[in-house]
Amino acid sequence: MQNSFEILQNIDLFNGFSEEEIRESIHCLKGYTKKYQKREIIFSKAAPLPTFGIVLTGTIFLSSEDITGSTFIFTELSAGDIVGETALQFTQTGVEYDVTAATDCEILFFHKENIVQPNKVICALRARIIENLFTLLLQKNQELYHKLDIVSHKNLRNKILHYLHLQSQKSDTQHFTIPFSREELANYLIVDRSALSRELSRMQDDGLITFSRNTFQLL
Amino acid sequence: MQNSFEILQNIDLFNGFSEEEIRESIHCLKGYTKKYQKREIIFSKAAPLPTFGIVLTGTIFLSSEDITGSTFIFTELSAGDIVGETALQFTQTGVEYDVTAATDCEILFFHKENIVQPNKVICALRARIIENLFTLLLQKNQELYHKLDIVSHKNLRNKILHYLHLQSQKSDTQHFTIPFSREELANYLIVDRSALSRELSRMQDDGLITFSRNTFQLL
DNA sequence: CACCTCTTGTTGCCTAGGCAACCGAAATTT
DNA sequence: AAATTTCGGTTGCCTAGGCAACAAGAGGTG
Repeated sequence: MQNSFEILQNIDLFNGFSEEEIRESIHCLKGYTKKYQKREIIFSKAAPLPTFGIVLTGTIFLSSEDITGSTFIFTELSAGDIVGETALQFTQTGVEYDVTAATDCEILFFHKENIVQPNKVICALRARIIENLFTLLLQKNQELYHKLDIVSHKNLRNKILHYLHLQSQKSDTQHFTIPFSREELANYLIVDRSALSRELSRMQDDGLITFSRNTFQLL
Repeated sequence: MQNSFEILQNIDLFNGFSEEEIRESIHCLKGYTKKYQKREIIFSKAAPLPTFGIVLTGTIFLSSEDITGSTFIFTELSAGDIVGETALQFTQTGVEYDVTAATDCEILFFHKENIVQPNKVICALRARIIENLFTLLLQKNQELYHKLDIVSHKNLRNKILHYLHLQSQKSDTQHFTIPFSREELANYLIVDRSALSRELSRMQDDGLITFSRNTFQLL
């Protein structure tokens, strides 16, 4: 917590909260931060935790490995995003994905009980926290719809274009950097890496895009 | 509303509410029900509404059509599920999907303003409604993760198996009925209908499943 | 019952993209 | 800066599955 109050004041969970209220909320929810190094496992299907978290810095991936051993990246989260919200459900069905650090990162974890079992200990800010969590969930929903929209295309070029357009919109410029390496992008789009490279080259030849490593430009 | 209080008392939105409280909530949120016939459009990308809804009876599809004209079914919703929750976001980004009646159905709509602009008119039950909406959103999240998990498989057989297993779990039996026709299932799994039929036949030959129309049995 | 429509299965054909293998370039380590 | 590892592009091969077209059932209707 120490010196990083600017970060906390800018995340949606504490939207509209004073510094004092943030401190109080963290205390109420038994918040603590933890740092992870790139590639470290944050939590995995095997061992669901009784906590949920907010990404403070860095990037994390939610992914899953299927029977054939190929990985699928559900989504990529960064500062302000909620992770592990499935823990907040009454009917605990276990986590469906692995969470790993895509870059070095820091996460603020909270115990869930004061959210889901309010009858025990209640803190004055709980209702406002719930409202902000509500907003975070809506964002996550939106994100998941987008993801489904992207992978719903039957052909590779449209998948790629759809993804790149969304990224371009997000960064509000034609020239942008994506948070994925080539292999990661392939796992995100559920395609083969070599097929992805091949199609990207074709798209460049066709004058649709230019790119170099993970920076792209839509033409 | 009239005579269908049993339905209302069983949906999660009104979990823990007395009959009187349900009535009050509906008034506060300006709730009204509307019936749709099979195949009717409930709302579409083109015209986002300022309302969200809860399915009371029947089944609805969230779907989207891509540039090439093929339809993709995001998910299928039934009694108690929330629809149009994207309307509850501050940053209105428009609906990303079309909503259509998969069967004759009835939906309870609410105006969103008393949820997202609480400073105007406030009603005593708002906080509890938010809490229940929160739960509904968590369920929807879970549902979307499942959907992503299903379509993440690169090969058709695994997609089908994953879907059928989830359905089997839901209905808690080996012998179950799915809410999709063959073509709808193909659009849900993002595959070609004939390829789906072919693979289902092969799976039956291989002794993995038996089926007839939309009832299946896992072996 | 005859007619029509809607749904599902089947099959031939063909191509998009999966898989494997290799190579050079970039990044990281020592 | 040499050594090593990681990453991206390329290419040949091959098959899963998309597409189109047809046929057979099922169900609905007059």
